[in-house]
Amino acid sequence: MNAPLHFKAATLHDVAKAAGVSLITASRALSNPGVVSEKTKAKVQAAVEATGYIPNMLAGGLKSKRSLMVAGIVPALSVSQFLPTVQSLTTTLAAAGYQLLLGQTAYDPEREEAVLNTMIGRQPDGIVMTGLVQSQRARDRLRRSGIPVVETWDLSDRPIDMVVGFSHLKVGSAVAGYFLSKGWEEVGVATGSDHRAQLRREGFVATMGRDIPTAVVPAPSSLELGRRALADLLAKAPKLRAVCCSSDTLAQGVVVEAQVRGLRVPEDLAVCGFGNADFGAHTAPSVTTVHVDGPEIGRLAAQLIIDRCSGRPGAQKVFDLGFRMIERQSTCASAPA
Amino acid sequence: MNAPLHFKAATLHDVAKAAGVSLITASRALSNPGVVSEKTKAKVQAAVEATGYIPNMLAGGLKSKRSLMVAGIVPALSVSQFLPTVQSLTTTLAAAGYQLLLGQTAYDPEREEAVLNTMIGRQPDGIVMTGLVQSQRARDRLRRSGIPVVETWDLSDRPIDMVVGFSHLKVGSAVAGYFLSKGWEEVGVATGSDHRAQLRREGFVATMGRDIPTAVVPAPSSLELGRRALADLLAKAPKLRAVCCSSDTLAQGVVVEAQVRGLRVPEDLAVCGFGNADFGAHTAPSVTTVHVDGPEIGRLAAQLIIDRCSGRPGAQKVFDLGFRMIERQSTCASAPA
DNA sequence: CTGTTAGCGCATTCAC
DNA sequence: GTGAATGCGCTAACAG
Repeated sequence: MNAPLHFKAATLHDVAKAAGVSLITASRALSNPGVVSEKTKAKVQAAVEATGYIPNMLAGGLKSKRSLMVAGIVPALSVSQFLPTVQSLTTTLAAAGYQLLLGQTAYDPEREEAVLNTMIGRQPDGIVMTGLVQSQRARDRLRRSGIPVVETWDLSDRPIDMVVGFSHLKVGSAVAGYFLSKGWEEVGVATGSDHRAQLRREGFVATMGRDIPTAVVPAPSSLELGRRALADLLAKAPKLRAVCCSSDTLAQGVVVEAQVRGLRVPEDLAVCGFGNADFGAHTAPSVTTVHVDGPEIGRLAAQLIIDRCSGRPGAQKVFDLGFRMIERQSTCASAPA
Repeated sequence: MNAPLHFKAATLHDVAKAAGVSLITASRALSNPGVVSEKTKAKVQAAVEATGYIPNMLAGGLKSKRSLMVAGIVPALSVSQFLPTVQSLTTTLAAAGYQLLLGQTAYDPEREEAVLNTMIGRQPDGIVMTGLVQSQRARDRLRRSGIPVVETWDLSDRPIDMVVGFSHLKVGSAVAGYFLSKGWEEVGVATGSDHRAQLRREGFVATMGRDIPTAVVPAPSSLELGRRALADLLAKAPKLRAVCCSSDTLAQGVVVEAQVRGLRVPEDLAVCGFGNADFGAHTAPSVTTVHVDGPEIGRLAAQLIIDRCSGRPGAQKVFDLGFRMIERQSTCASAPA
């Protein structure tokens, strides 16, 4: 005796009637089982099976003020750097009963503001941003909304609410320190146009202590853009000895272009990426990079929101997860693959 | 005169009061402006600004039965093959006022069923699956729910509702036809373990007309797995002349492993991928592949749901978007990059 | 342990 | 054009 083809979905009312209990008892049997007798619970369970009942979480959320949804906002899904973060964010949230509402900003502050407004209207229990929120109006509005917000992949003294990330300036500086230790003179930067990549470049240039030839390519980066960036850099600096790239994808493109031009990597040209993408350890040569724990960023962001929603305090607002350089063959012939 | 820090968000009731109109007039001024006088609209607009009102879409959806949310379900976000589809899906939906609820199944039919049940509870106006829904119970439940469902990246005579994709069997067959035309005798397959990749392998083997050495790697694929797959295949078939891969990522790994072993691609070993990933045209050698219009799949899926929600008929249920082979250097030394 | 009462914030009837 | 009632499906309060 199946439900009719889709006249109307069963409601909790139908379940209660079928089980011979009151509406609220049925509700409790499902969402707060500890407080209902075993016998009643069994009756309700049977009624749920019989009716094919699926709770309407929108209705529940309206009253309880908990939507069990979290908004996750990225520049674009194609920015593979953020994928492990979004993946672990989604997984961690799902394990706690939350679903992710996805938004894309296309690196555009206006779209960002629009997306955030739409999201707020859906009453998410939390918002996770990749990057810091650009628009001041959006920051104010978020702060006043009272919704827990986690900004990620960056740091700030004055986050909207919480922030989980690392210092891009320090990343750039660390790579520059590494380049200096190698004694490379003629160096260049291949970088995406986005804010965080530019910050890394600033850190790099500051530590190098002088102006550095730079090729800027539009975000998101790609292998093709990496190839173009190297062509661009070689035109500016024919004796180029080493390149600092704002992503492993870009670095891979630089390596390919170098090889096509007959340059040996790392003997003629050293290349460093960023992000520790999974492929970087397995290319030939393998690519030196800066490791950032993307999955942990997502997991922690999710946990912070889950904790906040559970009423736990959470004193700490700023979480610096740091980074570390991974030396591979693209800067050091004797490095392990 | 800002709203208090977050005592309570403004409701439509507050807006109506501030504007000196009734609740329903305020509602209409926002959601059905054509039917309200200009003067009233202006007053309501001003009140919206003053109160910082953001509509609660959960509440609206409860009554109107339209949540303006669409569930999008992928095996895992890290399967880069689906990214362009999810991206265009999200963008197309957003342009029509819909948001995407993201779910991940990890290629596990049980998780798939669980995810679908959760999603149905959120009353989405549509559900977009990558792949066909495996579990028969989930299929029945979805059909009865009356929610528009689009299965994608595959074809079926009996979709739950609608399907947008192409024939994986035919893809495999087309690649086999190409290999046969080249006269390659010793060929192998490197394939992911997922259902659709296996279908392509079946098509390939059927057209080759004999058993083919195969290396199966767990989905999702990676460059590293591609390298391992070639090692595996060469152990089975030392005279291997050509490899058919279930993704461009795998193909890239096969190329790298071949080069490391001193095999020239394509002279000693030809390699074909699948998916036309953006990097494949820019590696050295560039990678022959099968192009599938991922963004169009997402766009069409979104459009079908939007149309259905707007009450338009939509007679066609099955959309075969086809595919085409792109010959590049990894199978043909004289091919363009 | 169970039930009754009252809404959550909005949009769909109807009236005027 | 505008407004007053009613209820979407569910759960927080309180009662018993």
